[in-house]
Amino acid sequence: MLKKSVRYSSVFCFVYFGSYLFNFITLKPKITLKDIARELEVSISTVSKALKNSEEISRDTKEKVQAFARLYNYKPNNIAVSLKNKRTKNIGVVIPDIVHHFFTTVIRGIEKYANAKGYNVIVCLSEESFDKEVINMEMLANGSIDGFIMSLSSETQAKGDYNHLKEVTEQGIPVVLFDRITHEIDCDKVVIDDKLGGYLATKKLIEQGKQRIALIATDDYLSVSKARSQGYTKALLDHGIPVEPSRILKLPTMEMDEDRIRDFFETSDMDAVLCVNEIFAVYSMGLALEKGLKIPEDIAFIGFTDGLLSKYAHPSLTVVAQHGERMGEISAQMLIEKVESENEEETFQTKILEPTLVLRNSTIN
Amino acid sequence: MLKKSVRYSSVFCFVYFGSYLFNFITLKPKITLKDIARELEVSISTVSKALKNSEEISRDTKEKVQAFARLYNYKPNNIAVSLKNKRTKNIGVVIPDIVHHFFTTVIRGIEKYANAKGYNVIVCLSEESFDKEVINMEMLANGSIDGFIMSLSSETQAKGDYNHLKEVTEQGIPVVLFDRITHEIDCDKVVIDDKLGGYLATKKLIEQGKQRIALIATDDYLSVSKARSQGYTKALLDHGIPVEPSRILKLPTMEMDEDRIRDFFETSDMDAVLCVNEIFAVYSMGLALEKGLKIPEDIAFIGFTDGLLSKYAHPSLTVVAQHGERMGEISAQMLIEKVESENEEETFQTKILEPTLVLRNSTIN
DNA sequence: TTGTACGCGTTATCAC
DNA sequence: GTGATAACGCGTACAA
Repeated sequence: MLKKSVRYSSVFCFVYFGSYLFNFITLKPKITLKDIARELEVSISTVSKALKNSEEISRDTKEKVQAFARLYNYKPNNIAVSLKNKRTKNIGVVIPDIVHHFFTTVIRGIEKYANAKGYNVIVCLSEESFDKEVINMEMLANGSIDGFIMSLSSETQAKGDYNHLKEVTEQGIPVVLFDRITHEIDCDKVVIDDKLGGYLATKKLIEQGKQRIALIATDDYLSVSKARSQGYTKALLDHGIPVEPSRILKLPTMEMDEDRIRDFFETSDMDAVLCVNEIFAVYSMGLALEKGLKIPEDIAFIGFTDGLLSKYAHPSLTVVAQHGERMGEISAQMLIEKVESENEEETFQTKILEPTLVLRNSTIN
Repeated sequence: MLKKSVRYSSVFCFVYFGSYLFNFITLKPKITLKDIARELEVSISTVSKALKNSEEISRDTKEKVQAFARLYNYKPNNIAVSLKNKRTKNIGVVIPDIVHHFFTTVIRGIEKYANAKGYNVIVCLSEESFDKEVINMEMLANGSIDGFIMSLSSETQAKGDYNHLKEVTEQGIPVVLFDRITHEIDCDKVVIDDKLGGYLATKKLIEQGKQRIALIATDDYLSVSKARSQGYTKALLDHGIPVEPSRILKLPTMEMDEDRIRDFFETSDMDAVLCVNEIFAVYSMGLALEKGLKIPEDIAFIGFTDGLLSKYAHPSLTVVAQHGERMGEISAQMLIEKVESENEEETFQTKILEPTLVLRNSTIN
């Protein structure tokens, strides 16, 4: 798109400036070490050292070089530096979806921490597809990133095929899994205690006098949904309430299926509902309102994910907060630590965050 | 983190395989052209050509090389290729925020198109800060990306300082601005017709018999809010309704300010409200419901952004859809076209998308 | 048909 | 103090 064929005149700075300014159509190409060296009639290595304030270089040359560099706004080329250092300062983030509030907050957390450490974040969406997940990882694994932070696609979890992860870790690329994880891969992991979350929520409902508590979840291959369901079951049993299969709806994915939820409400009998995400919950509340039920007196609701929807829904929704941003920060921290650690000792940790119940108006206060 | 000091044995494939497999602790480092060349005792360029199926290379060598490469899963190093081609196949996306649904959908659109074209997306958040925007751009501009897609931070728009954009474009790096744009920079732009959006929404309310239509917007430095406000004003005037300043609330930013909105509702008299985003609108609906008003009979609502909130709120919210995903796709398309075009002719276009009114229950149907 | 040499931009080592 | 040289991994024009 541009070439840099103009010979710089080499008398004074403002003359250089001139030659650059009028370099064809005011195009100011990036300047390199070589350019500086040529203009100042010194060697490339001298320039390199001068810019690093090396003791080897005379005060005089250093000043000259640095002034010139500043004038032309010299910045080292990231790509060249990466090639040299074998460090890209990029983190690859592969997630199933970006429109879900939870993932969005995680990205924000990752971004925040990574940026502070001088890393960039490359985001790839698997869109719940195994193949896309694999392709994205392969693209990035060939030198583009120093490590991965990822949450598995539902298809991957359903399939149980983690070879792409295995390959990457075997190449020595650090990986941090969050939220939707697998125990079949040795790497750092960050999750919230989903089972506990399900337990706390269910317990809360029981304590409020609810006895016929329904559950809207997804099929068990989704690790998080499974854990939440287990918490639900445990809470019921702990309180001597039998688990009634007709009160449990398991949808194939986290995608909204209005018809099936509507059906479920027609046919099932309940005085409270626990949902594995906020969308199911808020939609369900709508159905309850349509039927003329009072929330939370006639029927109470709790969802997962403390998003905008929960906060601004009517009534506002009590939820199990997943602390996505914190999760992102921790993931980034764990990853960067691994990336920057020199030692080979492979010790992996799994960080489990405590879920928090955020009480709002869909439950009795 | 790993070294590749093992000398490969060079008898047969499965022997190579063996040496790799047991290379220290099952670490399989990435293989390079040089490695293949050494093992097969040919030159690097031969390997390079063979892998590209060059006609120059004998069928025999090609097969040998390709087999070996496949066996060890050779993939060219992205960084090296980037350095050579001066093309990174990365797109830098700089946006103010990622938790807003609109930006999220734009990213998805960008990702979709970019990925299909073999590009990765590096996401940076300015978090509405001018400084962060500048820093992020500088980080990426030093070779990390082929071009930028961005939406300006509110601080940048307030300041009116676009030198960081100017620098980048002057270096010949293509830029596409979307949504929050400035006309002071020559580059491609994608927006929706926000003025028209505001107009259509207001007109709709008027047609439904509303006369005291309020507006909740932000200060005018935010380009989109300003345009929406203009549409609102024009619609009122076109229908002979005077613009009543006491019915207009301008908040400093898009951030939620519950107190000020609540105040506004206490003191102002209205039978409909147009809001520049969905959060303001849904929150306002809550206030109206609290006051015992009926929606949409007593008071109707329209917001901007067709997100989850609008869809699942109660009542569901009529909105001006911004078609974020489409916007992202178009932005990516325009950018990639510029990146890949060889010609120097600098012609820039501004694509204006039509907003769409999505009718729901917060207005009369 | 294969190999040599050079360049992309940077850094580090070593020689002068 | 300064500079030449090699190296990171790849690609290609040019020799052989």
